[in-house]
Order: sequence, then structure tokens, then C-alpha cells
Amino acid sequence: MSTPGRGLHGRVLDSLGPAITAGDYPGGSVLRTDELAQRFEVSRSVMREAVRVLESMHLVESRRRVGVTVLPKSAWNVYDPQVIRWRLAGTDRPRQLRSLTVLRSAIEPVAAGLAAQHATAEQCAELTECALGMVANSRGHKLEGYLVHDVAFHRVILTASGNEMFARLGDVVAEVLAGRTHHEVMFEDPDPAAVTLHVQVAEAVRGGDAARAEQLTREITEGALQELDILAP
Amino acid sequence: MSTPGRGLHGRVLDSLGPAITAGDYPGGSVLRTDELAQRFEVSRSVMREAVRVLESMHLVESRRRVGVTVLPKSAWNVYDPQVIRWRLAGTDRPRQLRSLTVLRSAIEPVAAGLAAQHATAEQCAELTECALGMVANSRGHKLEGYLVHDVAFHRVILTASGNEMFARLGDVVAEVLAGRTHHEVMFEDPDPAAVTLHVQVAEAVRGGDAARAEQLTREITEGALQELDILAP
DNA sequence: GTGACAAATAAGTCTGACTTTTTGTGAGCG
DNA sequence: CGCTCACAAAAAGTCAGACTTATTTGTCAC
Repeated sequence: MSTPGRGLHGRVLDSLGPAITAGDYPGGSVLRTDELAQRFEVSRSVMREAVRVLESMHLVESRRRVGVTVLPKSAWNVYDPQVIRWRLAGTDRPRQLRSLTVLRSAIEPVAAGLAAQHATAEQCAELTECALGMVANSRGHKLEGYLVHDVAFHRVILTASGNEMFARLGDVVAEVLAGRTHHEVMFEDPDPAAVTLHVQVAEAVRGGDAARAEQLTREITEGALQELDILAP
Repeated sequence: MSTPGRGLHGRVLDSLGPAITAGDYPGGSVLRTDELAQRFEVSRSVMREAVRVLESMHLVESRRRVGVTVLPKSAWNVYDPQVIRWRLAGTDRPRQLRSLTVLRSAIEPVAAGLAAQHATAEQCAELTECALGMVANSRGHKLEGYLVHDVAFHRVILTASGNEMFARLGDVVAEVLAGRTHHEVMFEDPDPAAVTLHVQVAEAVRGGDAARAEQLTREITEGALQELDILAP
């Protein structure tokens, strides 16, 4: 999925990033570059590069004479895809999943409305194809096939909205949907009502009915929120 | 506001970051670390740190034997506050401002609804105070005073929503509102209707009326969108 | 044309010496 | 006792140079 450990500094990050986001080093903890370099058996240059990246994510702050200070959670760049992945992989997973689902519930309906106004013919076709794929995989424990089309569907909506910031949430949504299928309980086939809603959204977008696309998508995300409440009330 | 040029690598970033986000180096352009180090008169170690940061923002990609490749806009981490600031400062400003305003229109109503459910008594008081401050500065060309309270108002809403990802958008909203007051045309006093809406949102949140808070905030952001359409249709 | 091999190239890594800033501390003094 | 100021220590910051490694590209034989 992501790009693991590109270069030595990347491997250090793969180890240190999750540790920090998991809370192994509480906000205010002070680390020293030299010590870290020794611990990870890399040179100081490599360690410094890793620290710079963590700093750009506002996970740590490096100050002379004091060291590398871990910042409080409130300072973190929670929109950084890397940070999101690290948190989803760690103990913060439930909270992160909830935050992201709420975010989805705010963004996706608006994105769908915009998509109805701006989607190209090609995007409409793609959308319909995705919806059909979902229908085809909606019965008989074909969860993986369903997931692929579900992810593609939401990606097209976000892209077709024409808003670059919405488009960039495609990966996040993919992560959330994949998480739901793989980690959470999902023995049975997906909710038939949800499948129908996706088909209807595709129709609304194709027909240029922004209000309807928005409303239907709101029902989809509403369902996702309820699912979450059932799992962890 | 931001933290300019912390260390040498920071100063390199202050120069190179805006250049890339402004499109001075089109996607696909290839730079070489050594050459950049010479151009900015820093050592390679410093230059490498800067490149690592740009890489973590997905502005560039560094590959052996080829160099530092500038990535297409579609790959950028558009939620990185630093990237947002760079783009707001450059030629991409109008597009960025529009994207952010659309984002606001999706997020803030939902945030207001959640705030109505979760806001503490203290946050409600703060909110009312902000609204009153807006009223007090709404007439007689007190734009700066108005702005301060406006920013504070939206910050409280986003924080009170209880969603960490919403809360993190406080800075972004502040940037957008400040931009509207400082850069765009805003000779006259703010729209009285908008002021009234803010007061009513404060009331709705205090009263725990989520639906009303959401709807009223939707009207506020709707107004912001229309403002944008008038300026650049 | 194709496939393997060699050379060129630029990033990646390591090391050691040096600089700069910040902080703590303690001496001196009111 | 408390204050200031100067000095020393600590850790990040910077630099330069040598070396390694992966990747591309070009070439040459088949």
C-alpha cells in the first residue's frame, strides 16, 4: 500500500513514527539525535534526516541545547497520510477511524453534489461501472471484490468533485473502507440498502442532480457512522 | 504566524517550497542535490535535509541515478499547513482560496452540529463572547477587530466539535478569513446578515440545537462561497 | 533486434572536526 | 536572601571529503 522504508532514513521513520503516534513517547519527552542514531544503528546524518521529516509533520521539535522534543498530539499534522497510516496501525486506531468517518460524513456529500455538476461523461461511466461491480459482488461473500469497487466508487466521486482537496482524501477513504472490511467484523454481505444507495448516487450524478446526489451520499455516510456506533458505542 | 527559516535547511525551504508550489518547476522537472546545494550556498547535508522535507510533503521524489524529481500537483500534500501557506503566498492563491472555501463549506456546518452536542459551558461562553465582539466591530470600519473575533468564533466551533481533524482546520480557516479581509476587496463593513447568523449559531450551540446550528452555519459558508463567485466568477 | 555486460552518474551513507546557540550554574554583589 | 552577569557545558547545526550502491544507459557481441 504505502512505500515502506525508502532508504535508511525511511526505515528509521517506519519504526520511530508509529512509536511516537502510538504514544510511546508522551508529549514533552526529550530524545537526543546521537542516542537515536546509536539505537537505530545509523549515522547521524541519516538520523537527522529522519528527525527533519518528523519535524515537518509536527510530531517533534528540534531545539539546540535541549534535544528533540516530542510534541503533544494537538500539534500533529493529522492530515498527513503517513501519520494517518501510522495511527491506523497502532493503538490509536479506533479514535482515528472515528475521526476519519466523521470527516467523510462531512466531505463526501458535498463532493457528490459537486460531482453531479462537474463530472465528465467518462467519470459518469466509471461511476456506473463501479456501482455495477458493487452489485455484482454484493451477495455470496465476495467481500474483496466488493471492497475494490466501493473504494473506486468513492475515489471517482471525490475526484469528479473538481476540488483538489477533496480528491486528495481518496486514499484516506480507501484506508477507512479497507479497515472496515479487514479489521472490523464484517462476516456477512454488505447492507443491500447501501448498495442501492450507491447505484442511485451514480444515477443522480449522471443526471446532474446535485441535491439528490448530496442527499443520497449523506445517507451512505450516515450509515457508516451508525455502523461505528454499533461497534464501539 | 508561521515559523520562518529555522536553521539553514529552513531557509532553503522558504525559498524552494514556494518556487515549486508556484509552478516554477513543472511536474517532472529534475533537480540535482549538488547543484541545489551550490545554488543556495549550503552544504549537501543541509540540502539533503531540505529535500527530505519536500519529499515528505510529496512535492518531490528523490531517486538514485536520476535526481530530485518534482512531482505533479496531484501528488502534493495539499493539507500540509506549510504547503497551504506557500500556495496562498504565490500565484496559486485564487485557486487555493477557492478550494479552502469549498472545504470550509463542507466541514463547518457538520462541526457546528457536533459542537451543539459536545460544547462545554466554557466553550459556549467563549462563543457568545466572540459573537458579541463581532457585533461590536460590525459597523464603522473596524475590520481588524471584526476579523479577530470572527477567527476566534470559527476556531471555537471547530475545537468544540470534539473532532481532532476538524480542530486542526482552525489555522486554515484563520488564513482564509484573514485573506478575505486583507487581500480581497473589503472596503465596507461586513454583511449584517452574516453577523446575525453568527449570533444565532452561538445561541443554537448554547441551546444544544444541532440541526439548527448546522443549518445556520451552512448559510454562513454559503455566503462565503457566493462572495467568492462575485469576486472571481 | 536482443540480450548481457560494463561504465557512468547521482543519490545515499559514514565519519570526524568544527560552530553556534541555549541553558544552567555559580561567583560576586547589592 | 535574591539578583545579575559571565562562563562553561551540552546538544543541535554545519561543513567537507571519501566512499558505497543502485540505476540507467550505452555498447558490443551474438
